[in-house]
Amino acid sequence: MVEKADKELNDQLRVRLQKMQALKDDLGVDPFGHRFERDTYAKDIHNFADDKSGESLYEAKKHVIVAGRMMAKRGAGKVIFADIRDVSGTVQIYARRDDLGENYSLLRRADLGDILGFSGQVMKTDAGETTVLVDKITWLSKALRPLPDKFHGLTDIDTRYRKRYLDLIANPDSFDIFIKRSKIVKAIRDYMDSVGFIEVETPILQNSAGGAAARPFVTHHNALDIDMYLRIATELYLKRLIVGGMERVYEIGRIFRNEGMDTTHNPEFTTLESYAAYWDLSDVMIETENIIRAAAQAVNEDGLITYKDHQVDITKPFAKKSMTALIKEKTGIDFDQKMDLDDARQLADDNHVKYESFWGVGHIISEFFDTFVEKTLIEPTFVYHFPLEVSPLAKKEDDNPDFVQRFELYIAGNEYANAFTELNDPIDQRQRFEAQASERENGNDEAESIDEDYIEALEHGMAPTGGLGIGIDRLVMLLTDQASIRDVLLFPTMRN
RNA sequence: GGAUGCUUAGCUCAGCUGGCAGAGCAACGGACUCUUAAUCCGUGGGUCCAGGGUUCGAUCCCCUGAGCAUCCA
Repeated sequence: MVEKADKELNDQLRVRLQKMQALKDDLGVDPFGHRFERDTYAKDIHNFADDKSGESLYEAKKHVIVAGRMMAKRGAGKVIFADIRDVSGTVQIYARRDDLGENYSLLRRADLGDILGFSGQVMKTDAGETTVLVDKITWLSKALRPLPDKFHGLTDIDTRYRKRYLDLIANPDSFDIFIKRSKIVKAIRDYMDSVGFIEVETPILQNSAGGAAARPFVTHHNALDIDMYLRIATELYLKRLIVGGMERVYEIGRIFRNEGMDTTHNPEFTTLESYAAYWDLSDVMIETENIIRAAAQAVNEDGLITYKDHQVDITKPFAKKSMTALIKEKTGIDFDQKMDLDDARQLADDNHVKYESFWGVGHIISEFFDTFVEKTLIEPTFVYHFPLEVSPLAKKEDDNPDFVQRFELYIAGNEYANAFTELNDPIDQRQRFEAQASERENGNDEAESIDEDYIEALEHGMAPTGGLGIGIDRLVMLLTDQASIRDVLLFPTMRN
């Protein structure tokens, strides 16, 4: 940008480049400044002064050093008022030429967007606003490009995603979402640590991508001359660690799925997965409720969640319902009765549920749930009793080998968690993988591949284990009432 | 993958039936020692997303493409 020919620069850039040069030439000031020691944030000044009178502030003689980006500037004669924004908020400063002498010209020359440091005494203006009466100005950094509209902010959604830094400068609401995201993740981490889980990191680059039904991104390792895959889940490596005796492990990490993008899907997103030895599904339900509540409490103390048109009280115990019972409730169809594939396909046809050629009865049950039940589950609900066919890594139910010990958590019509009593029988696991392989041959390109190394790990013995996966991005959407995953990702995936 | 819509100054947006490209903020020059969407006077700023077509003439109509959004698969 800066090296472009002068005629290619717009008037605003040209003027600011000239001002930058003038700072150096006229005042000997480095436009891009140096280390600056602050002793106060904007918010601290408000906390200290907002409820105090002008007289008491005058007597308090509270001296502060603040720094930040100049967001507004008023008056330019012998006094200037400016709004200075730092990470905590905004505070007004008041500079008088009579007080500052030569130093005053730094603020005279400053444009909106420039970064400056100020020291001075906290006071109240006649209008009652907490203000720093400046005794020294320090130049910190020049902005060569202008800020977005100071009143409307930055609304162009494309620019907000591509140039997130501008969104963060111009839109405090957006800034706040990412602060909340950070608090949510920290709350989850604190909870996991407090109940004895070990946080680990497992490979993102893998020789085969397993642990979920999804297409992977493929890449190439040049030195080894082999194709590798970006992980689609953290599951299989975490369970290897259970075999290794770590007993309680979790990973909060980025995973990658090569599929469509919409308001709830980004090609890279973040999951929490946790595994605990000697647990089953009932323990994981308790764990899940605790995680969701801890996350909610980090941003919303009363536990009342508003999402889109729904209001949900997350402090009440979550409901527990069987998938087939829910389908029966909505459609009258009882999938717990023994039926063959032709019966299931007939029911699907009768109810306008579409199915793929490689689907068995279990897939069709799952599709009935997605079509008729999912969106109706507003209050937090654990849905359990999943078909075996769609759950190749979960342990069978003791009394019904067509179903597995698995649940998903639904809130406000969306899925937030997926959990199993883990399949720890290597012989059964091999059969499941083989069933997946034959699905793949029949056209399901999202089916699992056989992971021999993982089976070998199970052959060494994995304790009975309860496992959990939570989509962090969607959870943040829920807790910050955002409709698009892109609004909770700092840098969402964009086309060039 | 399909349908629909959007793309105009740094930002937010107007632009009628096809006839010289507009406003507010921002910027520039000036005034202003308690302003706060500061105010007042004056000034400059455009690849109308890109390419093609129709037309005497296209920001506007048509076609193709790009990016984005929403809905659907």
